Amino acid sequence: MPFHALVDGASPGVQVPPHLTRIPINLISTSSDLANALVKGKVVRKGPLVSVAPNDFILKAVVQEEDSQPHISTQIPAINIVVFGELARDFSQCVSPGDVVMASGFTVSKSPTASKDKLHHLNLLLSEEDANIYVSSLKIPKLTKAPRYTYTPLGDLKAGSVVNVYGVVVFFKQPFKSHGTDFCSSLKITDKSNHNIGCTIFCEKLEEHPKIFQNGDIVRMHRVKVQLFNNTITLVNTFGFSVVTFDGKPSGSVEPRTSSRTIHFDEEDRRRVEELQTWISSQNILLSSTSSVSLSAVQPKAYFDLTCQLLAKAPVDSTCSLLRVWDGTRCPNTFLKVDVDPNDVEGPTTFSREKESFIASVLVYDNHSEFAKQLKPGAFLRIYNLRAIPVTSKECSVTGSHSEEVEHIVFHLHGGTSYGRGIRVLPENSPDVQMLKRAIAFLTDDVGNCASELNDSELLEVWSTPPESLGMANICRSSFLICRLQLQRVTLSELKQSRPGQVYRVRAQLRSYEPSKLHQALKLFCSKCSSIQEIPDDEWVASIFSEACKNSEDWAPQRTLRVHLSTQLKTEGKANELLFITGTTLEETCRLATGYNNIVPLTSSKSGLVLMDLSAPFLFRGPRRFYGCKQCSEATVRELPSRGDKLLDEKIIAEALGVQLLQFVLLMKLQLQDATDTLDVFLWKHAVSLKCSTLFTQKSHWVVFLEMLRL
DNA sequence: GATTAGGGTTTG
Repeated sequence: MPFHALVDGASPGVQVPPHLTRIPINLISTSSDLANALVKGKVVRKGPLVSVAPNDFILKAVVQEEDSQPHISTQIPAINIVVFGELARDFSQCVSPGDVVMASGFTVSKSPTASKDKLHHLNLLLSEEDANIYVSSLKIPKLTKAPRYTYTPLGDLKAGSVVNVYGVVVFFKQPFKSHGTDFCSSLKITDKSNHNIGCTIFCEKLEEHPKIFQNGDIVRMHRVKVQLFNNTITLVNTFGFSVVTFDGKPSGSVEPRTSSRTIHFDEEDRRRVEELQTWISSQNILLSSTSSVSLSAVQPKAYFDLTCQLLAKAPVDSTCSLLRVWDGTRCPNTFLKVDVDPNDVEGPTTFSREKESFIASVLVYDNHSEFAKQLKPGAFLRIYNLRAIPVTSKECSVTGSHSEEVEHIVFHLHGGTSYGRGIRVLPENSPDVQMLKRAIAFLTDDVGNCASELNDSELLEVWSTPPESLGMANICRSSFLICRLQLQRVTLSELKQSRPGQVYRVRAQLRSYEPSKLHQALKLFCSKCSSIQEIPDDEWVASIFSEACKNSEDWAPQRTLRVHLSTQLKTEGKANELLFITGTTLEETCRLATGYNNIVPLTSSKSGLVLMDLSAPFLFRGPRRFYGCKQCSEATVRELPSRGDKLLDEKIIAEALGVQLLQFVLLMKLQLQDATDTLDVFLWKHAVSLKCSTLFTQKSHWVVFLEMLRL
């Protein structure tokens, strides 16, 4: 267990091993002996837990030497730490800013952010295999001494009691100012008992309110009073109230959303949250609100929730503000141009034409216009219960000869809080923001790199980077282009839901690929039995050659190299075109192959000359080697048929020898992503020749444009 | 240890 919680600096059964020696942060260097080094410091910054794969995480934090004497500079030594794997998850759950941690078993790497953050020029890397983290946490004593909470199922609530509950949000309003002293949150929750219970939360401070981002979120409340109102059970917060929320979608990690530093959260809580997540996914739960859609899917007149980034904002009048937002997708409708005073605009006043085509105009009214005053451009928002309003206006034609009706669209967020109308700033680490950032990064890559909007014909140009430049000859490009233009382009999410057997186009970003070295992608493929095998390495082939020599019938006290010529070729005066040799090593065969066109290594047996084990190449030509399929070949050494003037190639030789020739194919695994999903893709065989040219000619943020068959 | 609100049939 690489993660240890120490209470008051020590814990029963857990001790910082005595052989560890503390190293001051400013003395950490690449030449330090880190094997027994212990770093101690206060966590001054803790980044979000980033999930890189199921049960694999990365977390960054900054640790500052707490008790160091200020030396030459007044700067207190601090260093970035990067924690990997489940250790990162444990760290995320148990360590809060302000906690003192000790770490051992780390390695160091150059900090790419040193010039920016002015911290140590190295990062500490802590992997779960080697590193240990010890934390003396302020909250752990509380956590261990805290009473066990009991939670009342929503079907068992009795008026007058004070209870703790877990529930799944089916309706919510953002906190709004009440007529009293507090903000008020209104929500409705449900659980397995299928009761829908209304809850009213009054808190003076916004941060004490439940952080609900969408229906389906899970909420845990401590100390709520059960009341009857209109003969209906409701819950209201009471003294000592606390609330914490969780994403309702299982993501591998359970991250409590709270601003409280002293939250009780243990394995039992994790189990409850996961159980509810499973329940939600099995329920098609009645999430009675508007649905979350991207700009590209907005329907005129419809109500919807929008997750977006704020680019600019401006007041329109005393009750209305304009928000310019985007989400990385393009709305099919053109947005109404809302006139505002450029001096009142916060953020850019204009955008390039391409960028503008991705930006939506949102008019927010009354209380939302007030709320918008505190928003900063760059913030990630979810706007609830927006309405897409079509606006018909008359515009003069280009020639000015007549005016024509043009339909635009503008989004309205009506005043009030009915239907949960409101705006919420989403934290950077929320999965939806991560997704949004990906979509926007993908877009800006296009818009930024290509100077003009990247249309299909330009993409095709990228796509059809001459394969000749990669040494790939004779590939007919035009046929590819024609087919592709007729294919339907879909998102990865749509592709995953589509019917098998269809061919689609997708455009996505390459997230990763395997193998990392192209030559490792090269495999041998048998078109007869469809088997794929690795290309044997030289050591293995050399051992086949030496075995063949030893077992050879004419193995005398010493090895004898013999050359056998084809009688047929001799009569044609082309004896040197094909040499059969016995008694050579791999190295000698390779050397001979540089001087002769075709070399076939043989070994002699009782029945005469035979081909070597087909694990080794059966034919050498210059630097190239050809292999046969062990299963499908019936190899015998035979005379070549007469060919006239036809050039001797590997196919003719293989056929003559009864060898099923193996083809070289590339096999690669790609992980693609777009704004909607990720997808593992296997590229192989002929498809590779073109597609790889695209992959390897785009230096960064590769855009992959594939046709693929949904299998 | 009071008060607030108690979803909702949706202006611009």
